[in-house]
Amino acid sequence: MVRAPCCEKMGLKRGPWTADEDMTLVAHIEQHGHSNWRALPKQAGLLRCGKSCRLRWINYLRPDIKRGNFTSEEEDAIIQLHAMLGNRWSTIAARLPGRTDNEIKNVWHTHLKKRLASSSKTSGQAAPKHKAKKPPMAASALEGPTSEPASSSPGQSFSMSPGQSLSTSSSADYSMASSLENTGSSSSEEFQIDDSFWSETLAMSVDSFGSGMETSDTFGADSASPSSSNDEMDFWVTLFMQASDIQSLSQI
DNA sequence: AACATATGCAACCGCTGGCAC
DNA sequence: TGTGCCAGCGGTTGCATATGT
Repeated sequence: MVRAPCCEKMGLKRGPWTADEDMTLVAHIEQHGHSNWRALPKQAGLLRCGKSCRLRWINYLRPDIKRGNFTSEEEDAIIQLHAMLGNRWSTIAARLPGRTDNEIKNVWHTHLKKRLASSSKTSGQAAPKHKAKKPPMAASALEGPTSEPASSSPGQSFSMSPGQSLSTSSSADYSMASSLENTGSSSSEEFQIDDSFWSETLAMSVDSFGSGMETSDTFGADSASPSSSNDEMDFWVTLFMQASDIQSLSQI
């Protein structure tokens, strides 16, 4: 398929946003919304492409963005959700209010991946050294209050045994399997899920979610509706939270 | 103090799926 | 039904800053 270029390169500014540009974008969106990103920069008088505007708004300027370090709870949630969902950053972000997919992706690649790798090697030791948080760059004046600095989080591993397979099928399997692949290198013996867990939990969950969950297409693109898709996502989140709880209890 | 290297984050690039015509 | 446009997503890059030597 022939595609239109992302944006006309000529005359459009790139690179870091200035505070003025930020204010212009915020003011325009507050006044007119962002129904059409492509037309927005022209309407707002910005020399940026719509894509850049959208990214800036979503990742930095949205009023509900939570700035500041991730808490250990958030990091743990990301680890667990990534184990479930793989690199579906937007889906993971949807589970973490105020956090963006880009931010989560960055945190994963800079902190959490290493943390998992080191914990798999040393059983939860050797958290990466943290350097002081650098001050925000452009548009810091627009930032809301930042959240409390993250407490140094203990090394933690969340993984399933590599050979573990699911009894469900199709795209749900794909999702889970891909997440297993993604975390395969960091798998450890710390958290194992056996067949009895799955049979029990799935039986429980199928009851609570009504019929159909055990069948295919749970994650497929042809899911019936967004709401059902959310339900399905809830299912898997719930499933893993339960798994986590069970594991925690078993360690007591 | 100066330089080299590592780290973290904002932004960009290219692809995909959905939708309208 | 095919085509083109658009928004959204994930991977990657580039740069500023921190840290080490």
